[in-house]
Amino acid sequence: MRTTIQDVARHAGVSVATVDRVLNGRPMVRSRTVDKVRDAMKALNYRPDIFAANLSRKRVYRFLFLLPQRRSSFMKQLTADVALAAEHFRPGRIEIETRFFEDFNGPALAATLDAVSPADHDGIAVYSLDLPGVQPALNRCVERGVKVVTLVSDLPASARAHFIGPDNVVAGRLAGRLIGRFTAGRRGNVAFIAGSMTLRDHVERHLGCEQVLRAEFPDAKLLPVVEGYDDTERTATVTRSLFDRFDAPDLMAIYSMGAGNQGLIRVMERIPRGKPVVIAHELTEHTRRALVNGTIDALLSQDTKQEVRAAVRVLQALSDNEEVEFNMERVRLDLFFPDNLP
Amino acid sequence: MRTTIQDVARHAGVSVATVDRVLNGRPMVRSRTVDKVRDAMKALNYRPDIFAANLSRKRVYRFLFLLPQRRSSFMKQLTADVALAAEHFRPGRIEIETRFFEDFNGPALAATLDAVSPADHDGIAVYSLDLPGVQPALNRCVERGVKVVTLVSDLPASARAHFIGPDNVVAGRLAGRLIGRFTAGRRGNVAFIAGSMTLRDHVERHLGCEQVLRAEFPDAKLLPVVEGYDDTERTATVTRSLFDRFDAPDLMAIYSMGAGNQGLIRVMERIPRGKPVVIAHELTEHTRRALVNGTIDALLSQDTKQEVRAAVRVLQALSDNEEVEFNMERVRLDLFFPDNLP
DNA sequence: TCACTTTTGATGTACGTTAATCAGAAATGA
DNA sequence: TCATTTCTGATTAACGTACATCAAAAGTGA
Repeated sequence: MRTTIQDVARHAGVSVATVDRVLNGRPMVRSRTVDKVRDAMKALNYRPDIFAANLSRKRVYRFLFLLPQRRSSFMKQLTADVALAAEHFRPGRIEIETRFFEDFNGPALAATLDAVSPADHDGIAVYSLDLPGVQPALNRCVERGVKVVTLVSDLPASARAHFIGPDNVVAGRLAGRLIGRFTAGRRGNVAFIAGSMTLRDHVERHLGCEQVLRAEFPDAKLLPVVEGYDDTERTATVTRSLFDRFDAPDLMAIYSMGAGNQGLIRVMERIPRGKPVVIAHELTEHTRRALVNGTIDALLSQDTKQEVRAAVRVLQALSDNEEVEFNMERVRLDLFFPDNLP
Repeated sequence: MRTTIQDVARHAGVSVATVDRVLNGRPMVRSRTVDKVRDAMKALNYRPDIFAANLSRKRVYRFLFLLPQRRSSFMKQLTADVALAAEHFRPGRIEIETRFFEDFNGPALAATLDAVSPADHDGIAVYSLDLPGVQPALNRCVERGVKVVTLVSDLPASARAHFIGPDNVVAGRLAGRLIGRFTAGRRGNVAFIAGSMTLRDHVERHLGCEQVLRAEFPDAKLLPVVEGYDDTERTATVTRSLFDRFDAPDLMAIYSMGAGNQGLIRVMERIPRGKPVVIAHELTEHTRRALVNGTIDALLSQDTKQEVRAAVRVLQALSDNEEVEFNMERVRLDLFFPDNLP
């Protein structure tokens, strides 16, 4: 038999109503009485029964995921994983809705954020763009009482409660280390392809990679970042122009920090030989194939399933004003070689 | 308002008891009635409320973790994580106990297994040794009706329901790939240090590493495995004897497949220069320091916290004869460089 | 002392499911 | 046909907490 509120009440010499008041921090209890109850709870090692509590509370959590309308494999995967998580959490009385906004469009995202009402949603997880107008709209959300976490791409200066995503500076540093070791300290150019420098995650990856290469592999010459807008065609175009400007042996490494890798891979597969070291992000059907056939040398990847679940759990904890086990919810960064693909 | 069994009962024209019987697969219901109820559930999109169900069931899960008395940092970490998980799962009515057995002693483990009674425990998670007598004892456990999963080290031919741990062949392959790339296809010796070849996980790592090196880096000469019994002193001894037999530049890589890395590190730090590439397992305070200062080049690590939780969730699902989302419960293998330490 | 506020107690209902018990219907055998 | 057994369905009391209500007690100030 587990100890219940009844037992605590008896032990403390008060009524269950009072124990309930103390337990849920309701007012109208003398501090002496509070102490008595607290002591009794400790003495009996009382733990509230979450099943009974949840049943009685009949609370429903309504969360909203805001994602860009982007057609990259990664975005498709993320969308699918949100749907999966919705299924997974439904029995726990968590309702998850997804809404899309026009990509790379600050006002569109701001308008979407402004349309979120605490009457309909307890919290939102937003893939945020670092564009004018977004941050104020996000802060207004928080002021209205909606819990906000940023997902995948952060807006650190905003009022969002937390960022759910990998540490992208670390990811970049890791890429830098791999480029350095795989090129064995040779002299040559390193190219950077981002989706867009309005995406905080890509900016941070670039920063981390530069850090390591500058400090530990001084013979690597770092080229300016080019943008492919996470789009296959545009990424193919910028990749082609890289190979137009540099001979293959001179271009010793490429760090692809965003999506659109299908374009990169397509161009790379036509390079006859002297292929540069390529580090890219996110495991998708295309990058997987490229990793196996040697076009890509290593893949950094976030586990989007885990990421989405972490976002939900954090939003739930925020909605209850509870503490979160952030260590458990930290999003991990997987490093894939051909040998450890899942 | 969510739909309840009351609604289903009304819709199907039966009583709640009948709905409950159908829901829980109890006998004594005419198949025509079963269909009626199933149809009603589908029509109303009924989902049982897990909180109400658990409250009513008042089921308690009692699980037992069987771990070897071994003093490696990894084992300490694992033990601590089991204690943490016990805390974490307690509100969910899951009671977790830990019991230790004398290490590298088959009869001792077999005796410990034989002492497990289904009256006291619903399931066990056991770090298993591949020694005579262990497998039959484990199978007897299963026959007695105790759910069994193997943890960290498997016994695949036994009757255990599942193995909770990383894919160690994959881990070994990854190590092989890193050794190959970091030594850039040079000619030289590769040494292997295992804890013991009675540990399935170490054997499998060795297998995977050999696979890759033999197939893709033919200039690597593979030395026979030496055993350090996951012990600091004995590992130090075998490491020293490696350096006695081979000159530093000739010994181009070491793959440490077990624990006892403190001994390896201590010896390595005295090597003046020409340090071989070192790949080791498990992130502990010692291996972390060695990775940062360059003694170790890469670290393969399993997330023991996740692993223990996965074991508990799988045991719970087994106890309920439920299906498990094994994809979610697969233990991941982290690859650490100095740049991405948590 | 009285009127008033603050604190506490007693009590009951609700939450949705489980499972025991009981009543009635159907099937069976003589 | 009746008595008996076997099925099937209905009713209802838990499970432990949340929360509302009302009454009573304690404390406060004048």
